[in-house]
Amino acid sequence: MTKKKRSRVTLEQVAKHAGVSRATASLVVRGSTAISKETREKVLKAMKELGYVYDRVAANLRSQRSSTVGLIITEIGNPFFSELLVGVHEALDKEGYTVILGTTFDSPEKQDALLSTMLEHRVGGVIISPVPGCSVDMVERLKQWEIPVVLIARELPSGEQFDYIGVDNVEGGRLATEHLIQQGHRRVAFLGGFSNSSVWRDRKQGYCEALEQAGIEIDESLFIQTFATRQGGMEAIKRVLQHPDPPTAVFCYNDVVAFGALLGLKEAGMIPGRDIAVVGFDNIQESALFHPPLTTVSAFPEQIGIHAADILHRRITGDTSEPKRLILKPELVVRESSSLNF
Amino acid sequence: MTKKKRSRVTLEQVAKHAGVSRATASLVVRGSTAISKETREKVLKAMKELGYVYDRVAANLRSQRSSTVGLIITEIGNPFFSELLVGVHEALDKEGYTVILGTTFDSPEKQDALLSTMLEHRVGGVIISPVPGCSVDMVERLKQWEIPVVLIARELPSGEQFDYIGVDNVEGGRLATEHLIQQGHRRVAFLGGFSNSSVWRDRKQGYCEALEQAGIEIDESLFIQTFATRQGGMEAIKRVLQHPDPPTAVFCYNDVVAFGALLGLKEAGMIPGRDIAVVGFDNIQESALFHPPLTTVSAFPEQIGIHAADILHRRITGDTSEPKRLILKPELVVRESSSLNF
DNA sequence: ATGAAAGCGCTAACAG
DNA sequence: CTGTTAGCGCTTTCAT
Repeated sequence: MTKKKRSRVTLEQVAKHAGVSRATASLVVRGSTAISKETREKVLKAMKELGYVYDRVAANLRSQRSSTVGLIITEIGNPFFSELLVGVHEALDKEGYTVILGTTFDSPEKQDALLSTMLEHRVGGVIISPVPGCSVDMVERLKQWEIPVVLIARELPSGEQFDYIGVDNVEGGRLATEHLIQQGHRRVAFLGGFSNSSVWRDRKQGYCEALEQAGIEIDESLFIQTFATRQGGMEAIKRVLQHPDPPTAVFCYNDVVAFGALLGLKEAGMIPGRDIAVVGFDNIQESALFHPPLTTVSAFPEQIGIHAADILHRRITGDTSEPKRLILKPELVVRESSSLNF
Repeated sequence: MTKKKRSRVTLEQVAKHAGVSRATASLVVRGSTAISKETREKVLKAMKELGYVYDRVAANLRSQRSSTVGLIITEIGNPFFSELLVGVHEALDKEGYTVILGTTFDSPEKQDALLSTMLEHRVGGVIISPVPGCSVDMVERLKQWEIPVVLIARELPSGEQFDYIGVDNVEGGRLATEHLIQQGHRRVAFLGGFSNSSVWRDRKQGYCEALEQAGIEIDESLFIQTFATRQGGMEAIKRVLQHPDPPTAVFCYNDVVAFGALLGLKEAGMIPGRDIAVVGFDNIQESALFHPPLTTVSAFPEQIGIHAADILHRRITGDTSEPKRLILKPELVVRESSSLNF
C-alpha cells in the first residue's frame, strides 16, 4: 500500500482557461467529432499550456469502463512464460491496454489473491495460466462480474465455459515419443512435472499412446515426478540413472527440465544423444543453443500469447459468442540431443 | 481501449444491508480499529452476503493515493531483465503494490508513451531502465508530478536527481579483461552493444583501463558494435574472425551476446575456451549451463530488482532524503569458456 | 455545437 | 464510536 498526494491540473481548469465548459473540454480530450475546430484548438492549447494529464482512473470510474487487463502467469523465470508474456503484452499494448502483471509461482493462495486484486482494480479482462489443480470456482468469480477470462497454456477442470488457447499436449507427447521409438529406443522415461497438472497428464497420455502403439509395455517406474525446473531435471535424471534397468532415452516434461537432465548426464560423465537420448517440450529459444542442441516439441508460446490477447480484446469489446478453444498443432524439432548422427 | 459495463455491489448497499452508514462501512473495509467489534461483524457479514468487492479505483481517486507502480524495462526476452523483473515484482508484491508492466524495446517513443500511460493511470511510482540515449526530460516529467522514480541497470545523463541501482560496470569490464590478460591474452575484442548506452561505455572503459594497465595498446578495430542479442553476438564474432589480425579472446557486452559468440565459434569449427576465450557479463542463469559454461561477471539482476523495489517503496511512503546511488560490486565467475584447464 | 447538473464509489473532515 | 456532508476528476444525460 502507498501514500502520496499530488496536485493535478483538472479538466475543469483546462475548460476555464479555454473559456468553455468542462463537458466540452471532455469531448475534446476524447477526440469527439462533434466539436468545432475552433473550440477544439482553444482547448488543446489550454491543455498544453497547463500541462494537463488525462486522469484515466477518474474516467474509468465514471464511465464504468476499464483500460487495463490482468495477466496472471506462473513465473517469469521459465522462458516459456516469458516468451508467452512477450506475445500477450505486445498484442495487448497494440490495442491500447495497460497490463497488470501477476505471478503465482503455482500457489493457489497467491492466485486467489491476484484475482482479487485484479477485480479490485477493475480490470477489463484477464488472461491466466491457472495453477495446477485449482478449481473452476476461483476463476469463475470473475465471470460473475462479467469480466472476460482467457485461459492460456493450461486448462481448468470442467472449464469449458472459458476461452482456451494452448498446444495439443497429447499430440506433442506422442510426437516426441514416436521419434524416440523410431530411433530404436524401447525404454523411455518421462521426467519432471507433477501429475496434478493437466499439461503433465496430456503429455504423458501422448507418451503412453505412442508406446502402446509400438507394442511397448509401460513401466510406471520410469515416471519421475519433480519440479519442472532445471534442478528438477537434474534430480530426475540422477534418479533414473540409478534405475536397475535404466532407460536409453528420456522425454522431459519441458525444455527447462531437459536442460537439467542434459546437465545431469554430463555430470555423470555421459554424452547426451549418444549414451542417452533426450527430448524436451516447448522449443524455447535456448533449446537450439544448448549443447547438445535439444530435440523438442514446439509449443509456440509467443503465438499463444498473441492469440490470447486477440480473443480477450474481442470479448472485452462485446463478443459473446461460444467459448473458443484454440489448440495449436505442435511440431517436432529434431536436434542432436536425440540423434548424434543428426 | 475497452468497453464494458458491470454492476458492482457498492459500499452504500453494504452499509444499508448492515444498518450503518457508508462511512462506518468504509472504516470497516479498511480495518480501522475505531469500530466496535459488533458493528464490524455486522458489516463483514453484509459484505460477504452481498459479495462485495472493494473498488480500489474509486478509493484511489478519492484519497489521491495509488496502489500501483509502473515498471518499465527494455524487453523480457533477455534473461537479465526477466530475472530483474522477478526481483522487483516479488518485492513490490510483498508491499501490496500492483505492478503495471511496460516494455520499450529500446524505442524512445515507446518509452515516452509508456510514461504517459503510467501518469494517466496515477501510478504511485515508477521503476525504469531507460532507453539508451534518452534525455532526462522525459523521465523528469514524472518528477514534476511528484511521482518517485527509481532508475535500474541503466543511468541517465545528468540524472543525479534520481535514485539509481546498478552494478559497477567499469569495475566489471576491468575484472573480465584482467582475467583474460592473466590467461595470457594480448588481443582482446569487445563485442556487441552500442556506444550510445552508458552501460556500454562503462564496460568499455573498464576494458580499456585493464588493457592500459597491462601496457597493451587499444585497437579500435576490435570494437564490434551490434545489437545486444544472440544474433548480434554471432554477427560480431563472425566479423572479428575475419579480422586480418584476429583476437585470441573476446569480452562480450553481455551474456546473451556471448552465447551468440559461442555459437558462431562453433559454427566456424572453433572450440571456445581453447581456440578463443570468451567472457560475458551479467551471469544470468543460463551462463552456467551453456556449453562450454560461460565465464562472466555477476551483475545480480534479482538483487538490483529487490533493492529498487525497496527504495521506491520508501520514496512513496515519504522518504525525501538525498537521491541514493546503490552500486553493486560485480564478481568474476570463471568457467570453461575462458580457460580450458579450468 | 455547447452548457448545466447529476453522480461513478469511495474517503475525509467534522460533528455528536 | 458512528453519522453527515462534501467532493476526488471525470462522463453523461438532457437542455438549449
